[in-house]
Amino acid sequence: MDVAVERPPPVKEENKPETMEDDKLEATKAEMGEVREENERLKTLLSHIVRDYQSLQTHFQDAVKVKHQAPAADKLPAASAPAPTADDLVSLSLGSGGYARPKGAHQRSLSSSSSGTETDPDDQLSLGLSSRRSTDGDNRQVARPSATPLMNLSSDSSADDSAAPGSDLPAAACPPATKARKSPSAGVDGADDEVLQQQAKKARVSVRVKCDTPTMNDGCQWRKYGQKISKGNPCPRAYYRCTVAPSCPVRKQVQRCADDMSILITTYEGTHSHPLPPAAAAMASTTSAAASMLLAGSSSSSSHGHHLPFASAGLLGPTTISTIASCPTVTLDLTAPHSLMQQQYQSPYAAGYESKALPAAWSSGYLAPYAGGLPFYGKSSLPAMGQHFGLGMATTRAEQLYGAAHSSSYLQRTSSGGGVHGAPAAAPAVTDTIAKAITLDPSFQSVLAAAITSYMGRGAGAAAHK
DNA sequence: CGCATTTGACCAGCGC
DNA sequence: GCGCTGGTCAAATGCG
Repeated sequence: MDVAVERPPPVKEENKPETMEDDKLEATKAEMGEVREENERLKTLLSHIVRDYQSLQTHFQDAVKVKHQAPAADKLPAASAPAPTADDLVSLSLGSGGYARPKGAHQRSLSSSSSGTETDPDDQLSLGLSSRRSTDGDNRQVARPSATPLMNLSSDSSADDSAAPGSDLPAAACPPATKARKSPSAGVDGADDEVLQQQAKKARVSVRVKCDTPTMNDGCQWRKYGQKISKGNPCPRAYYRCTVAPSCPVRKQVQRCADDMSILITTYEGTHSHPLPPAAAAMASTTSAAASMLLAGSSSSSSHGHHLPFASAGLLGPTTISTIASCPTVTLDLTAPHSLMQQQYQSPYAAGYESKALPAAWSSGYLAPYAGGLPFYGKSSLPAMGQHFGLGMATTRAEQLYGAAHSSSYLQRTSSGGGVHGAPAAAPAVTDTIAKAITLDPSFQSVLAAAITSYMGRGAGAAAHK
């Protein structure tokens, strides 16, 4: 979309400013007309996608039902309460969705999102889960620099970023690693604890997302139980526990990147011991796919990153995965263009904390190309839309585009999350931009398709697990 | 009044 | 062995 950036057509006489201006104006008008047309096309496309999504959602929920019917019935009425409705979104909420909202808002949420910032249906955008690719020719024009989402599977062992949202890390983390600590009578079943600990250390999945809200909406309900300032990062790390089921061992850590406050790092650990709401399940499956990949493919890996099969295939964008010792961590980096992936996995994650090394890699590697010349980060328009955008890469792109268009600078927010209000009014242009961002990106749809596939495939595996 | 969040203290693991 | 750091607990506080 290079609106109005093209030079005016060569003018014979250099001393004809008026002619030049007219030409420029004409060009701009023409350009606007094209853009408008494109917007229309995209709107149509988006509606198609929404339709497809709804149909897919139906299938998805059927699958979920099949899988969880029995346990769901008796296990958590509240959690599964959010009976799938049209509004019940399969939100892969890696975007800026967790738009902080005054606590009261949770009443309308799927069930009773307690934490207020976590489950907020109103903030969710229904994503087109269509696996159909956008074949619209014009799509390429926009923001193509590198449209594939970056899926970075790296492994900073100690970093704060692992996410196993649930459900599925195969051998993963069922019991939180720290549990062992609680058993003073370690002698009795010390061996068990050891095993548990090892399992717990198996895999974590972290998701890096551009998100200016305190947390991102992943469809689950969480309760904050702690907060810590970690070394090297001025931003506190928050600890959350899954509250969907009382006994659910899943935890997550949320922290902002030190160098780029707009990047939210969410680390999931553990396996949900309960059926997940569709939204959470989708999220879980996405990350679990990565985790599975990690566990399946990195058994022999060292501390160096390597590409995952699906990464090289372009399914989820360039992907690297690396494991460190006992604590492999999968990092889904949905914040940056993939084309620079390689730079990322070169980054010295091994240091263990991402506060320095990682952001450095990002800022130099990823953001630069995008941000070049643009305001670093346009104020997220998504919350303003009252919708939740999945898979931050879309968000990111939209933000970038929006930022480009509006030149609004990113308002730095602290992790306390107070200042998320005051989002700009949603401009139609933003909608279009976002629609474009989605439809443009084949990988986006691939990711969603992979998530669903993974989830469904897991159904059998999970059953076998028990 | 109940629930969620905050925050200081405690504990365990790890590196030196 | 000691100190540092990360992770969790639980009392205090705030909010609806």
